[in-house]
Amino acid sequence: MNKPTIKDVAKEANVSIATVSRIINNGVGYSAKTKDLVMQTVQKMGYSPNAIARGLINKQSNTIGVLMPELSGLVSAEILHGIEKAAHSQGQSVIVCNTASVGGQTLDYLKLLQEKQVDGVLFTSQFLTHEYADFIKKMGVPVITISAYSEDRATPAVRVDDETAAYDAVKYLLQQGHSEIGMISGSPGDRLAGAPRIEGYKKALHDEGIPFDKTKVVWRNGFYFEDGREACSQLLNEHPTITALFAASDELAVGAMTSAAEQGIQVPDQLSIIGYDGTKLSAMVLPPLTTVSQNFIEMGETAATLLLDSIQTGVTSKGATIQHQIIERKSVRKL
Amino acid sequence: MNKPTIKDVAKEANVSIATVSRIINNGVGYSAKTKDLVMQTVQKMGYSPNAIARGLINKQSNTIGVLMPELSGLVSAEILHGIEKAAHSQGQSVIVCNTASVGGQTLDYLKLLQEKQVDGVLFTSQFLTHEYADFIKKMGVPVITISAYSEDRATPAVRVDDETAAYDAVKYLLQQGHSEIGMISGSPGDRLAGAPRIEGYKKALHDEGIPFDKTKVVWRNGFYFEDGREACSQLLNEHPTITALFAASDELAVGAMTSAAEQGIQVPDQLSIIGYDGTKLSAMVLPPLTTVSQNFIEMGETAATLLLDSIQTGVTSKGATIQHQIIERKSVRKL
DNA sequence: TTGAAAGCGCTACCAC
DNA sequence: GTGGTAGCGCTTTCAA
Repeated sequence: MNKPTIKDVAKEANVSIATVSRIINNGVGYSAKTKDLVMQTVQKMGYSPNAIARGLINKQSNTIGVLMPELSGLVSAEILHGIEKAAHSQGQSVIVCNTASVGGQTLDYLKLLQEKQVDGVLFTSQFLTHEYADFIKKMGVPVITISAYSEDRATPAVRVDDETAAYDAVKYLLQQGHSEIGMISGSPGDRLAGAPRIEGYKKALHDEGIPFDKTKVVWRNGFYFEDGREACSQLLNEHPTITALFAASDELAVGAMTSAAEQGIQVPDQLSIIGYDGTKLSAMVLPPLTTVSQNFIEMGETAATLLLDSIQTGVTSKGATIQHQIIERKSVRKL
Repeated sequence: MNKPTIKDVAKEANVSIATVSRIINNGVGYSAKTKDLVMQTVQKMGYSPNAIARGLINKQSNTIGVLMPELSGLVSAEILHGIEKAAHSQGQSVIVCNTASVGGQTLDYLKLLQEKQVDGVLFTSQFLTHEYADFIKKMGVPVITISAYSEDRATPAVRVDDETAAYDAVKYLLQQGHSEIGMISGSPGDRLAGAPRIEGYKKALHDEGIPFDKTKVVWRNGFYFEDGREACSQLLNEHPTITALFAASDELAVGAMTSAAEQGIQVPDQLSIIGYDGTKLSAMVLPPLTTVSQNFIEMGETAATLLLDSIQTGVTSKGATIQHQIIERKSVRKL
C-alpha cells in the first residue's frame, strides 16, 4: 500500500532498476520495446520519482529560496509573482521566507535554506549585511538581491535606479511648472528606498537652481498609508504654500491624498501628487495617481532567471537595472 | 573544500557518526563530555545537516505546498502571509505554486509537489475538482482548501461563510434605510465567490420582502477594478434609481467608485457602496470603504495550523469557518 | 555510552 | 541493451 519505488517498478516489469532509471530520465541505452513496457508499468503502478532521493545524489534540490521582509503587500506580491513564474518555467520550486514574521529572523531562515539545500537565494527588499552575505557565501550558492542594498556592494543586484527615478519624478513636477515641491519619504537612514530617493529629489531641485530645504522632506519609518497621511499632514502644516508633492511610494501618496482631503485640499487643483512604485493601487484611487512605475513582476522574473543561469553555469551574475517609467494620470496639475 | 558531512564531523571528533547523529538530534545516549566535543567540532567545521538526506529516511520533507491561482493580489498575499507564518513557526517550509501562471497547470504542479514529497497541500481560492482531489488522495498527504470550493464537498475547508457574509452586507444596507439595492459581482457560475454571494444578496432582500430583480445584479468574469468599473457603469445605466450597491470584492467596489465619479455621482451621498474582503485597499480610498472583512491572514494561519496537525496526527481535519465582520467606514449613507 | 552496519530511493559507473 | 552495485548523507536498530 506504500508508494511504489523504482524498485517496485523494476520488479514488476522484470527489468533492472538501472533500466527503469534510464528510461524515466530519457537517457540512452534501451530498446523501444522495453521503454514501452516500463512506461506502462509506471503508469499502471502510479509511480512517481522521488525528488528527495534524486536530490541526494545530484546534490541539488531544484529549489530556490526567497527572502522578503513582507509578504502581504502589493510590491512583494508582484515580485514574488515574477519569481515564481520564471522559476517554475525552468522546473524550479520556490520556498518563501517572510523575514519579518518573527522579527528579523533572517539568519535563521538562511540556515533553514541551507539545510534544505536550496540551489540559490533571492534576497529581496532588505539590507544585505556582511553577515548575511558571508553566510550565503559559505552556503556556496549564488545569490541575487532584488531592490535591496548590499553592504558589500559586490552582490549582483536587480533593481531600478532609485535615485534617477526619484530625480525623474521631481523633474516631471518641475516641468509641469511647480517650484514649491515637498517630499514625503521613508527614513533617510533606509539605504534601500529612503536615502536614494531623497537624493534624487535634492538633485532635481538643485539642477533647477532651487535651494534644498530639508524641512520640506518629511519622513516616517515606513512607506505605508498611515505614514503618508501623517507625513503629509505635517508637511502641509509646516509648508502651506507647497503646490506639489513627491511621495516615495504609492501608499505614501495615497495616504497623502487622504490627508489632503481631510484638510479640504483638492488634488490636483490645489496640490499635485506624484507617487512611486506603480502598483495597481495607483490606478484605483481618485484621482488616479501619476506615479513612477517600477515593473516588479519583471524584476522578480529577471532576478530569478539570472539566478538560475548562475546556478547552471556557475558564473556569478552581473545583475540588471530595470527601467522605470512615469505613468501620467490625473494627480498632477500643470501650473 | 566541500561542505562537511556528518562523517567528516565524526572523523574529526573521533567518534562514530551514530554518536554525532544522536547529539545533533538531541537524542539520548552520550556523555556530556562527548556532546561538548562534538558540538565544538560541528561549530568549528561549520557543519549543517542535510535536510534532503534526512527526508529520505524520515519520509518527510517538512515542506508544504500551496496552490493559488493568483499571486500578485492583496488577498493571495495576505493568505500566503498567514500560511507562511504558521508553517515556519512549526519548522515547515512552504513552496508556492501559481496555478494561473502558465494557464491552469494545476495538475502539473500537483505532480511536482508529489515528487518533492511535500507533507501536505493547501489548495487556495480555486475550484477543487474530483480529478485534483483524487490525485492528492493518491499522493497520500492531507489537503485543506482555503476559500475554495471542492466538488466532493468532503475536503476539509477553511473559509468564511460567503452566503451569510453577503447576506449581512446587504442586510446592513437595508438597515441603513436602503431598499433599491444593486449588486456587482463575479460570475454566477463561480461557485467559490460568485454564486454564494449572489445567493446571500437574494436572501437578504427576500427576508425584507423585496422582490429579487435579476437585472440588478450585474456581473463580470473577474473581481477586479476594471470589472467593477464596467459593471457599475452598466448597472447605473439600467437602474438609475438605485441608492446602494453591494460589491462582491473591494476591488469591484473601488472600480464602482471610479465609475460613479465618472458619472458625477457622489459616494455616499447619491450612492452608497459596501465592499467585500476588507483588504488594505478598502481603508485607503476616498471615501474609505465600508466593507465586510474576511481576515485572510487568519485564514491562512488557521489552514496551515490545521494542516500541520493533520500531518502529525494523521487524522483528517474538520476545517474551520472564519468569522467575517462588517467594518463601517464612510461609503454608506444612512437614508 | 558507544560503534557497526543496514538501508531510505535513486543515479551512474562498470560489466557483460 | 541491460543488469549489478556502490554510494549520496543520514537515522536507527542491534551489539558490544
